[in-house]
Amino acid sequence: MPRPGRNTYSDQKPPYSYISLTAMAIQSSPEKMLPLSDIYRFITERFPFYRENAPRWQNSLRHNLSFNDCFIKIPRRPDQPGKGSFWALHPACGDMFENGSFLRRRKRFKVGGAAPPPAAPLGPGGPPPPPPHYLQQQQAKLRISALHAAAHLPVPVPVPAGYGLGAVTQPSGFKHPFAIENIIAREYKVPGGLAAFPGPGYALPGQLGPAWPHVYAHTGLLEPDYAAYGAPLKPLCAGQTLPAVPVPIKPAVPALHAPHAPHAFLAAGSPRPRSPASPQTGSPAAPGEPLQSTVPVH
DNA sequence: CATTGTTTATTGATGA
DNA sequence: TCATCAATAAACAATG
Repeated sequence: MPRPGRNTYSDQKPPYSYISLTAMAIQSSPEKMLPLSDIYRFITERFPFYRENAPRWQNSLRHNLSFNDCFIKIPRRPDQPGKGSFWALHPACGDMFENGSFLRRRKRFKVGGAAPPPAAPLGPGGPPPPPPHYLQQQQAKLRISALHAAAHLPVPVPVPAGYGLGAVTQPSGFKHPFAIENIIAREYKVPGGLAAFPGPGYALPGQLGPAWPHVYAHTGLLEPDYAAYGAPLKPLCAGQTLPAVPVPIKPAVPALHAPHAPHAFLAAGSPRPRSPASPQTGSPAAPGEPLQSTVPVH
């Protein structure tokens, strides 16, 4: 309809949710992790649409980072000064968008899916004291595992089930669903094919494009034409190495149930929403989740 | 003080 | 129609 011409995204909102945009940015970085500011930059450089109303969408994006378990925070190391942490994709976040639509996931990714932690009862009288050095040790391993996962390598280290990250270990040749290879390889199963993309502006060459043209552009897999989607990239986070340790956003996730259940929290029959769903479901807080106040005042 | 991060609430869209 | 997901707003804490 509006026929955007070459400037495809200039006036239209890209067919990606903040989650996919963020995942895109993270995946595009060599280290598979980015500070918030670089995520902003990635998006604004590629999608002119987001060069406006920055406070608005950035607030939304930060909300998504915190709210969604598919993003994990990775603290900076002392030798990497700066504000804020790095953000990475939870290695087990799976094919969040395997339905082909980057606007709406099949299901929200949640860590600690199935069982609430009866094993770790909040002691009568004391909140669970987080063991500091234990964390450091485990995080060292988790870092390795996360990095391996992020690098599409099998994880050689037996990772304890703590934080659920243990379950990320992919036995053979795990490729992160957001990896470029994956996006390319996977047959894009969108009902209706390209029709799912609004307007000719989103037309993409052959079967390559439908997923993330901008990422492709970055990798040089696409024609330079696609520079039209955004400005040329410059290396984000150049020269970063092993920033730090993956840290679950919600440390409230207690030691998991079955140490041998690789998919325990991945596909566990019950998605166990952190609180059955979003607040609007009106469901009371999940057990163990401190709710600010049970006063349903409205 | 600005940025970053967390949380709650509301609303609209979408899928089953 | 209902349940869930996503976008948005807003308040607030933490941090450099």
